[in-house]
Amino acid sequence: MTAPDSERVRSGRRSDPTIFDLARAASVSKTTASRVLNGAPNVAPETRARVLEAIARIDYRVNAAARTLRTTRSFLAGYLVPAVSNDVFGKLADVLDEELRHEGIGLLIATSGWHPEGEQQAFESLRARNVDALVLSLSNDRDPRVAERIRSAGIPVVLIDREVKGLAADVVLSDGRRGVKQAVRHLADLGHRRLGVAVIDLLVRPGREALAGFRAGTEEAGVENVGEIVVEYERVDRGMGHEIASRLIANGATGIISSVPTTVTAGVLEGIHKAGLRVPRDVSVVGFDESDLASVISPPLTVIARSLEQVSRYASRLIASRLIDDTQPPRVENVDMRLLVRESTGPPPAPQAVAGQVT
Amino acid sequence: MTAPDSERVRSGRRSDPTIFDLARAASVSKTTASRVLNGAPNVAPETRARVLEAIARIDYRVNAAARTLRTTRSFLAGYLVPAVSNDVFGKLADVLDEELRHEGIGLLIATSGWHPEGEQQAFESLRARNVDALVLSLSNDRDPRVAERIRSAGIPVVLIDREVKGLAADVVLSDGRRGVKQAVRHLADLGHRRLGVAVIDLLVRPGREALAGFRAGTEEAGVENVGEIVVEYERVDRGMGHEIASRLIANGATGIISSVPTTVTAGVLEGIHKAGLRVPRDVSVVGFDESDLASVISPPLTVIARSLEQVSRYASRLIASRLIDDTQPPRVENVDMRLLVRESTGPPPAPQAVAGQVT
DNA sequence: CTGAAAGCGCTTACAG
DNA sequence: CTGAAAGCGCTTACAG
Repeated sequence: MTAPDSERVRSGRRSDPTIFDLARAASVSKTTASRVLNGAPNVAPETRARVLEAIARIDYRVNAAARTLRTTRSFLAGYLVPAVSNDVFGKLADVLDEELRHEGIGLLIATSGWHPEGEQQAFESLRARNVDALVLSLSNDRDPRVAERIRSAGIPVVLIDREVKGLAADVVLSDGRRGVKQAVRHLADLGHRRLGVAVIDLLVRPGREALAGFRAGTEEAGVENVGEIVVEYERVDRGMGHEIASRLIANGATGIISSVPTTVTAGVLEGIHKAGLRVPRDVSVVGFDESDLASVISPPLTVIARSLEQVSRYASRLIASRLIDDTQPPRVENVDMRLLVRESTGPPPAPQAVAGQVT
Repeated sequence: MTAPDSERVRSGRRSDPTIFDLARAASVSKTTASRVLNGAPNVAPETRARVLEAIARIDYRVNAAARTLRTTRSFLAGYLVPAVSNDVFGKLADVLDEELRHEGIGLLIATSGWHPEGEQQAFESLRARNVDALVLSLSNDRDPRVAERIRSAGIPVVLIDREVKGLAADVVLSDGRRGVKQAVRHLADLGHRRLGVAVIDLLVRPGREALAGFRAGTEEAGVENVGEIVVEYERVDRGMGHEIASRLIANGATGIISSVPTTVTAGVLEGIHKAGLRVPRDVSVVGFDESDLASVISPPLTVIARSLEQVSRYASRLIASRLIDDTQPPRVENVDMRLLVRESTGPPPAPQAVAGQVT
């Protein structure tokens, strides 16, 4: 009738039991309590049982900060990513979090907002938190300072679809080059003779690979490359898609490989409609990466797809194994990309009067 | 020519400078060094300058674990969320992360995968990491154990669109009830007389609010409520959307308010098309929450929208202020929701022969 | 199989 | 304005 409830309620934190309380509750030393906590083998079964019982009874849980201070391990991995509100990165983050939690590792996410300064800040903030390892979806893998920064952090790193010169790190690579080549062949097989491409910023590997794939593919298939548009990060939005559509259509493209985030590809589709054309009747479009968006757009997008679960699973395994032994040589895991044909691709509209070819 | 490069490279971690090194480098005591680090006022300007210079020179950064152990503050906030690969939660996470970083607070994300067990695990993992505060997007706010669990954590909590009985916590609420009522009125004004609704799981506030809004709205507008479908979390996918469409259409609905994640609403649209009907010619559809998806679906969705930035900003401010003073009474921040009319709503198809009304 | 003791890198009264 | 010392909660040789 006197003491306010909030007093008791809030007191929880102030008096969290320590390992000293646990030791006393189980009538053992802190050393033994610690051994049970860490699953050390050299503890008598009955002793162990007594400690376990005490843990449950007093609701003990180890203080992460103290453990980290002693062991220099935080059991935290960092994920540096441009933004989590993105088809691909959001999915990767979810799976990473789930996989790592199974290993007892928490995931600390830091977003860069696609900006170099944001990226540096995010990197520093992760580092300041003593993360044991880092998963990086960098927005620029050509910056020489990045390699230096990562190296100086002195912790294991896994790169996702990035290659940083002079850095020997584990990496998970998606074969976008092959995917794009496959897309070119698909369009060529349908009869297209004039193709255009949009790729993401060449500051990251997927942009470079897509471009290489497109060039190799068009050459192999004997098809005309009527335009390559590079989408810088700052320009990732639907408006950019409109621009891609109008420029490539103006060049006479009947097929567009839109190897950019789905938001942009959605804009490409809009742009095509705005120009009074229809997909795939007048122009065929291939998107990049599977997502809710891709399957819901009208018409459903033909995409170059991969298993994002696979990417995350590889990344978390690389991290887990490196946390155990950081002396192994760097490893590369490859994830396949292949064409998923839906309804946004079809035969070109008509024999191409535009091109001067007679065949 | 002898020492392998990796030796020097990796050594970074082993020898991170401590505050002792810093003190020596600046010729001051650890106490003074610490004062400068924490911006304490009682330090002579020249002394401070010397320490600052030393920090830069030896590349010193505080050890978060040691600081946390001493202060019992981790400068980490936890965000418990079903999944980050979700239009709404992904966006919230991005903004939260950005806002909190400005306050020097890191964001530790833990995903529940919509499952009760996942949620409990995620909660425990966050707690084990000594987060200073928690932002919660619970997948069930009716579970009485949740209140107890949160209380026993003994740290400030901000609920996003949830109300937990018996828990006095800060909360950010979106006025979905008003949004749905507005949508009903919009459809009624267009001439619709038979409306159906789909709402998210009633275990969370948005589901309950949407349902209440729909009932109140149809009653006020004198419009017939031809069906209410509750979408459980496990069923959030496009297939569920098909089911919603067919059931509501079977009931003669000419307007559907789809107050569920956009993925499901996309399925509703598909389902309508499958039934050989068109939007909005035969059936009008209102979605919930703005996203890339919503604006890209064909036809562009009329949605009940809010500013997710606003939601996150409120949440981070509540947290920041409570970290300074946790004795203030719980606060409620309200975020408006209003109808954004696009192309998925229009007049109903024809005078409704189905209903026995003559008017 | 068990325990006493040192020490991880900080911050914070306390004394001057 | 400055510093010596204690202690946060753990883990880990070391000794028995």
